[in-house]
Amino acid sequence: MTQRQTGHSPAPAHPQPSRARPVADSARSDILAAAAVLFYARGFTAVGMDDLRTEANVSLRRLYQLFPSKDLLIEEVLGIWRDAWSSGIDAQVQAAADPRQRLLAVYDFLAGWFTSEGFRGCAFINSFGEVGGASGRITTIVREQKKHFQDYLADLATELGAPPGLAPQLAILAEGAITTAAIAASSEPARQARAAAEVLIGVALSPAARD
Amino acid sequence: MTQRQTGHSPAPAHPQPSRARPVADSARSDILAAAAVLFYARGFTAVGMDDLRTEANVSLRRLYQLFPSKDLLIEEVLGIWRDAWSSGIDAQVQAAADPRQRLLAVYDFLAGWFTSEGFRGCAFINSFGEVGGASGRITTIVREQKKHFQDYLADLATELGAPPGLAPQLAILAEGAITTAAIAASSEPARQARAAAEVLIGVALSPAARD
DNA sequence: ACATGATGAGAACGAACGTTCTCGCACTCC
DNA sequence: GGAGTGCGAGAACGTTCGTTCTCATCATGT
Repeated sequence: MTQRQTGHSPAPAHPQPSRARPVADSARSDILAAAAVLFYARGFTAVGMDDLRTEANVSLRRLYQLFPSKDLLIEEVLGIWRDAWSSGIDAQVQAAADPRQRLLAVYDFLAGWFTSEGFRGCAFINSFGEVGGASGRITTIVREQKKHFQDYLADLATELGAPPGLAPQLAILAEGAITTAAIAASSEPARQARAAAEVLIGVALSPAARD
Repeated sequence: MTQRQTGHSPAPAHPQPSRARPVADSARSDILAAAAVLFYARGFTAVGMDDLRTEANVSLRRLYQLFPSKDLLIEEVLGIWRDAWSSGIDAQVQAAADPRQRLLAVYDFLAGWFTSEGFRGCAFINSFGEVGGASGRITTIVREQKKHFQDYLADLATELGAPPGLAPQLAILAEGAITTAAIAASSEPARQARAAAEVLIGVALSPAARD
């Protein structure tokens, strides 16, 4: 694609506000950013391509040029959500001092997320609920994301020297906290899940309680 | 512009003639049964009124006569799901011997549900994910249902003499198990959640023991 | 038996949506 | 300067879907 920079804008008669066009690539990220926000807030089907055009300030032509179909756009948005989740949680986890604190930092991250503006639960769970089995493509991506999270917790648990049964339980706690917080519109589940995680970790590390 | 179709004719103030015709009132339960199944399997938006007509073997006219709009039908289906959940879980819980076993029976119920044909996660969570904040009506019903489940667990926990902090943790475990099982298409989360619940219950009943 | 009113089958309507097309305009290259 | 190209704005198209309407049919009451 040819890049264009308007070196000198001769200030036309401008019947309409023909603003200086930004670099072509910014449209792509604008669209993705708008889609990530709108899809999360209202779901895939409730957001039309027209809404995205309006929110991202691009023409429909350009939108379809960059994303030939809504499905493709949805898939890219799922990737954005995955990256945002990974980097967000990892930042909080890596800031913790020891393996135990790193595991618990997961629930501290959740607590902050739950109180953030526009929190509406896990985007992947919502996506799964929305498309159900209609889109095997989306289902696969959601499944991979959850698998990735479980592996992530498993690594943290291994780092702590915990038996392999712990990580799935901690993952279940996290998932349950997310959906409970979303539906109840409360951040309390994060603290409750954290407290439960502390108990499970403590018991898992105590030799007497080994199974 | 006939706005009302419940014409109160002079004569026929009596119930439906259920003799010569194929039982007239069964249409209502047929529709609800079909809607409960189809909505759960594919979501609200993916199931059209035409699909319901076909599946329930009624005419469109009759369908709209019994349920003036899709939204009203959806609300009734949510009620059906609520009753099915309540009676299903309560049957398994009441079959247990003591309070502790009754709490754990919740996760046994989940294990059976997860392996049942067509399991696709919690219908309420899926509904919440699908309509998001679009329908405050549905959101309210989902919230009430989850609140009801938490209260149910709280009663069971009280019966056991456990501190009030236990029930929310057990609820989070159950919610997490449901979504994890749905996405991973596995019943393993039920057993993992049960094991975690056993630990949490044990610790909750011996407050001084741990830590 | 006829009028009445309810019913089933399905056409029709109106809105929404994903996608494509048209057109005029600005800019570039020869 | 003129042909070509990429773009924005938005109309247009085809489909889907919720909802209503038409019409022929049929059971029933008098």
